[in-house]
Amino acid sequence: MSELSQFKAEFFKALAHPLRIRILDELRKGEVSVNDLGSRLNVEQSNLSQQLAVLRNRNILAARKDGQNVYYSVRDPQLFDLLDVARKIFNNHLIDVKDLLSQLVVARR
Amino acid sequence: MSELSQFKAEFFKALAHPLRIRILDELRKGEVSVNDLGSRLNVEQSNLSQQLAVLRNRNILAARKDGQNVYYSVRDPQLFDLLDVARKIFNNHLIDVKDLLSQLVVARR
DNA sequence: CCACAATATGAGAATATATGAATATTCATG
DNA sequence: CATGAATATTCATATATTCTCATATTGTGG
Repeated sequence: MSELSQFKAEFFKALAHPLRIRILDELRKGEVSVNDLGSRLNVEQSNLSQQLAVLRNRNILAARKDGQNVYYSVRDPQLFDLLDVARKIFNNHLIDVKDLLSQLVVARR
Repeated sequence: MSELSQFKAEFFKALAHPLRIRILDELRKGEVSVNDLGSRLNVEQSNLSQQLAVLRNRNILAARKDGQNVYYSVRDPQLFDLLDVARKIFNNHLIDVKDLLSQLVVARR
């Protein structure tokens, strides 16, 4: 089915942004307020708010309002598994690149 | 580190496209030629070639040339684990949405 | 060498995304 | 209720992606 791949792509698109990745990494420890996030990540307030909205709209984050604060958390902890697998793949890549570089160095002698 | 999140985002960006997802799903069975992919996925040749290039440039796919054919394969099988985890998360989402919908239906009575 | 098949690349229009600045909304408190 | 803090939204602009059409490249067989 082609719609499914469309949905999957949307999901990955939500993750395809440096700030959004950093947000998710911060949320590994649990719920965090927007304010906290802002000071930890040191980004423009509106930018943060918009990237949070992207993740919220894709149902990746849950928002809980308490007073004037809004606390965000990751809906499905399996997301962290996903990020971990991604990290592994990523590390393999880096090793590949290192191998490639050392081969180049050898070849140049 | 902020560069790492940049790299991760690039990685997810590579996956954030319906056709590229379909390509990867086709490659679960193993190496496939561009020609085969084209007929299986039923897309424009140049479009396919460009999306293959995206995955190749991100080191996600390997290309092997044999005669006039080029055979593509997934470099790291862990990528399929990643797609599987994504599918699980995705299914949970759908359940969430279903729950939400049924609640709305109940609430409307 | 020619013609053809398989694949890649480039240019350009259409669309989408990112981001900062300004503004709006919501809530708590004096 | 006026003010201020926390968050969201809107808007304009810059940049990036996608896709199609045209063209290039590379290998094969006659």
